[in-house]
Amino acid sequence: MTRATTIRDVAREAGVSIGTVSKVLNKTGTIALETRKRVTEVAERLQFRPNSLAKSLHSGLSGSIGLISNDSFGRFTMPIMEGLEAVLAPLGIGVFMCNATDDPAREAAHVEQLLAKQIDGIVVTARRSDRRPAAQLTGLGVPVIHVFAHGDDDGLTLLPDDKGGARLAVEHLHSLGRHKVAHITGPEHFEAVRLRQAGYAEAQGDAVPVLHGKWTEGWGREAVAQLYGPGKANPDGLFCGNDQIARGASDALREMGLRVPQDVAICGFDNWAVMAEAARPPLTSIDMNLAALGAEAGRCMAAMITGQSEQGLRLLPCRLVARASTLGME
Amino acid sequence: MTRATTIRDVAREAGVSIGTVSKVLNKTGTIALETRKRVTEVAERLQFRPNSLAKSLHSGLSGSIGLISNDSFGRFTMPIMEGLEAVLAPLGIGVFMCNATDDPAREAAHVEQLLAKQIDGIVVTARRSDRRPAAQLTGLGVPVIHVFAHGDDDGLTLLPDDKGGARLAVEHLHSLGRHKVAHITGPEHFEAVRLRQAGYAEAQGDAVPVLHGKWTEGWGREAVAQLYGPGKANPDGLFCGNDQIARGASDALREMGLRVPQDVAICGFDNWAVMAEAARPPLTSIDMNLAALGAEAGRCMAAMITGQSEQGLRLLPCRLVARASTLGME
DNA sequence: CTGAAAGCGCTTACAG
DNA sequence: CTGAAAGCGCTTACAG
Repeated sequence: MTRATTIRDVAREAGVSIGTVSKVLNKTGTIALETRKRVTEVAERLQFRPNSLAKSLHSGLSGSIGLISNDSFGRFTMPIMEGLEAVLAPLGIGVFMCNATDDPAREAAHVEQLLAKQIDGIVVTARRSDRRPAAQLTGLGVPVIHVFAHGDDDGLTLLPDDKGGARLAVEHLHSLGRHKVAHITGPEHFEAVRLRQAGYAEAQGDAVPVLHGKWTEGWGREAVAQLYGPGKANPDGLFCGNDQIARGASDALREMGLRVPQDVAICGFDNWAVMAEAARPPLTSIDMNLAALGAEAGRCMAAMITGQSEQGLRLLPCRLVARASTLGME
Repeated sequence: MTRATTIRDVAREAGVSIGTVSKVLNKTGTIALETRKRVTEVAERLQFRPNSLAKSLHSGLSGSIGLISNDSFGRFTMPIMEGLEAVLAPLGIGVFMCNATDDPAREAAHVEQLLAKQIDGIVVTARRSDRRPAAQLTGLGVPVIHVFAHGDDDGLTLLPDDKGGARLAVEHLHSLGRHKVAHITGPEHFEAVRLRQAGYAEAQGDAVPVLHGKWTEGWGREAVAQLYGPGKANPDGLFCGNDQIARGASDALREMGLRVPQDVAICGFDNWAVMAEAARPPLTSIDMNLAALGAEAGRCMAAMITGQSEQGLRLLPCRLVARASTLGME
């Protein structure tokens, strides 16, 4: 493991000062064409890779940010991370991954470490069930963006438009002639549940039941048992709070002899591909566009690093992905 | 956003030289108790956070590594990342996340960027279907570890023991009195498929069929249609190449009127909780211990950074997680 | 026990 | 057009 080539090596080899090498490589100042050529050639030949740490000492920017996840890099953090990284990598900005798991002490330790590493900003992600932010991330001296999680009021928060997504689902069902649409969803203490329910209510009205339970297939099956049968509500459409519930509901309906979507059309939420596509029939679902959310976070972060100030709450639209559970083609 | 406190500020405020502050904070050299106290107090009061970038310029270590994922931070990378981070964070080592998506050009760009950021090592993760490594990661001057993916021969490679895991599954089924165990698995061009099949064959022999197909529930259902019925193999046990296949198989059996596990006991692979637990009945499955794999990668990386040399291929054991699809209690 | 100085690898006014 | 020098925020022999 030999010492890496430094700007000194290049300067010596090219017979110029390190200042000149710096100017050539950064295309600053005025340099004779001949010198420029020679230095460039030498730098290339020596495989010179400028030490970005040394650069940071001047610029005050490290070219890296921290991403603090609260769901152990779970299913929701993944696409956000992907979108974030896709935008930031081409800009030369690295992303430190930190897992806080909703533990304030761990989060604080991570923040300390990130600040010591001179990160230029922090993105916090993964939804908690209630609105209270896990830790005070204010006055850190670096921009903070919350994605898929509520932040402090003076930072920037990026959220999917849960309510709008729910409206999308119900309107889709309505457009297919299903007007008695029930809502089977998760625990009420989730803000997302309340928002989706609100969107549902806006489009559907309050006449049809809303059933709260767990986020599981089992709950989906159970809820169907409560909704269908002689003398029961027997809705012709179901809007489910997530794809697992939707899948459970779909299975239970099939086993009761009801056809999806002919007898009951179903729309889920999350568009969790592996779940939605494996269901029989494949599930129509609402996609929160989390990768787009992450990408937007990346763009905002880049802007904030260069001094632009952004704050407040921004809602990004959801998107309906239609499959056989509403359309019927399989 | 005021300028961060530097070692100069602390020195001035405490009335000592910056060298003395450095010694106090790093507990090096000999310092008068009184001075030590005063400096410590001032540093605390001023919330002095040493710039780790400046430190790195001396130590030659940046305290950060890169993690290059090839599955867009997918389901397999997550637990590896979690284990890796859990070991490295307490050591003050940050992890840069990079998504290469099996694109050599993207991977090369990431490597360039990581080297510029002076990372102390690289972990490459996520399995490709065949053995060929995606890019030459050799002679970079920093330690490289491949996890859940084959690496070059001169680096360190950490893999789950697929073959041993398969043996575990078949032996478990045998111990429950199922001696006619079939194997339904994924595409043969996956090395993992070949290894699991080899483990299966060792324990089961070659008398019972092996069916190759997709990694999907649909394939699991299809395979069951091929295996069960009058004049067919009708095995009393199934070892499936992943949990989705196992789930599909289980559904198909139930719909044929066969009981799981009374008539057919089923063991999956991956122990993908959300899939295994939602199946009816919940699936017994083989867990590759990916978080442990990631943690081991973290420990090895820490050792390699301090100069220890590790290389070769290391296999980590899988673990059987028994659920109702073999045990029958629900 | 403490400080001045050189140095880590760069950038950037400032002379010439 | 180019170089010498100061400086980014630290550490570490070396004097005293």
